[in-house]
Amino acid sequence: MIFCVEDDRAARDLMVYAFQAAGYDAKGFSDGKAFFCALKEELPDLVMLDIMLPGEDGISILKRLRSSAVTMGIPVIMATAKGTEYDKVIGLDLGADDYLAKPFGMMEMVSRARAVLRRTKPGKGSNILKVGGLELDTGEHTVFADGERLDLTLKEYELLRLFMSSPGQVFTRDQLLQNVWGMDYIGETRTVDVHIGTLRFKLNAYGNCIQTVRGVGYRMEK
Amino acid sequence: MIFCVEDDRAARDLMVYAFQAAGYDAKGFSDGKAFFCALKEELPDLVMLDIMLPGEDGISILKRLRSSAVTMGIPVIMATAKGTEYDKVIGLDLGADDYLAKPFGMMEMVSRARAVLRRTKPGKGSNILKVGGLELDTGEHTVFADGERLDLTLKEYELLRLFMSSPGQVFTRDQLLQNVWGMDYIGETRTVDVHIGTLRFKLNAYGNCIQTVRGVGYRMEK
DNA sequence: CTGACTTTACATGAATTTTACAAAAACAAG
DNA sequence: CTTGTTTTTGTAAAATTCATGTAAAGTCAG
Repeated sequence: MIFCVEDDRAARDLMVYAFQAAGYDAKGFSDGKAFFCALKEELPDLVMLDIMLPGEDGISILKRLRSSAVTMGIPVIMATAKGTEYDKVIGLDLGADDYLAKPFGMMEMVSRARAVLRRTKPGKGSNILKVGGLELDTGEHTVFADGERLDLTLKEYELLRLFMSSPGQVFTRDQLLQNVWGMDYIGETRTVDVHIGTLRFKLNAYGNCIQTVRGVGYRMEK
Repeated sequence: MIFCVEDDRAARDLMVYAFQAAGYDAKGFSDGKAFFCALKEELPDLVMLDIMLPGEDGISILKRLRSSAVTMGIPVIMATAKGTEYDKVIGLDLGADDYLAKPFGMMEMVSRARAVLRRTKPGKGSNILKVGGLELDTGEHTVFADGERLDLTLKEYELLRLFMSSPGQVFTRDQLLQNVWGMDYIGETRTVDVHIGTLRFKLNAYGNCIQTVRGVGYRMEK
């Protein structure tokens, strides 16, 4: 599924049509509000994002996407009328996967999208993370440990997903809060520890794969 | 390039030096005026911003940075005296990327900066230090000596990281305290010696790579 | 009501700091 | 070159502080 965020109705319809013709599912949104609303229902494989938008602009939307663990991994292609270098730099800095300068042809757009999808989703649409005997399917929202299905709560699932997306990397509690909870917690909270605890408990048949790095945070064994 | 905005001269120099030792270009500025002046010439990859500043304060500077398209995407780490939670809230609301409570060690500062850079500018956050057969990964918080994993405590790890970031360089005990423990460590103790001792013990299979320079301090063999 | 999430409180064990003394090096004087 | 003295460093062990795991109670949304 590809989401297209573009305020101009004609352009938006054209894009959606072009993607559908190329065999992709696609939906169009006229602004950030509608887009984030739809995001709650379904996570797309790719987002086409116009920089110039009424209300919240594309840069801001991209930032919000990148700041939440759930949407962090979604590839984004930025599109803008302004050929200025600055927008390009900012977009790519924030983690846009590619950049299209208007006016662009539909063929070029589809081929760029295909390239990004090929890079980020080898196996076409299979978004399965594997670390050791752990397998997490982001499409199905399921987790298997040595083939056995685990029943995780949302926070546990997202924690695990974050860990599995960067095995070996240490995450501080602040980073975990920022990525999984999405907010900037003030003061101290043991919430993270508790969830790590329950996650470990459910994983305990599988093994001790979430390590604590004393004084720093937690890490998943590579 | 990293810009450090900090009014205290000693602290500022220390920060700039620490970044340079870690392989980053860095420049220091004592107030908002000098900082914005330099911004016209060059856009940094990261800004370290003290909240308490003479003239325009850090919050206001951050606001100005975020309000211009050119500087909007520059990541910012705020630094402030401990306990002023209110500032933290405001800073994070305005889009600071991270937050450091004074007093903080230079090692921690560099590692936070690296984390932010890794997130915003992949490629700028290369994070593996190698000296001889020693290998230290700052992202994973792991150390290998001749391929064998070492289990270090936080202080041992940060000491080693400091040494490895400037092999051959002699550090006085004061410098070690300043860098690893924090800017204003109070009282003189033998703490450093003890930690050097335990670090040496854990490294002893690898070799005597941390030498004492009698009357001065310690140094890592190049 | 139920399940998920958060907060609180406390036990535990690890990390860190302090202390004390031994060992090593530097130094001074004969 | 000795010898004794002083300074500096190494380190074992005790004392202290701190971070974490976790049970249990509280909160909240559906």
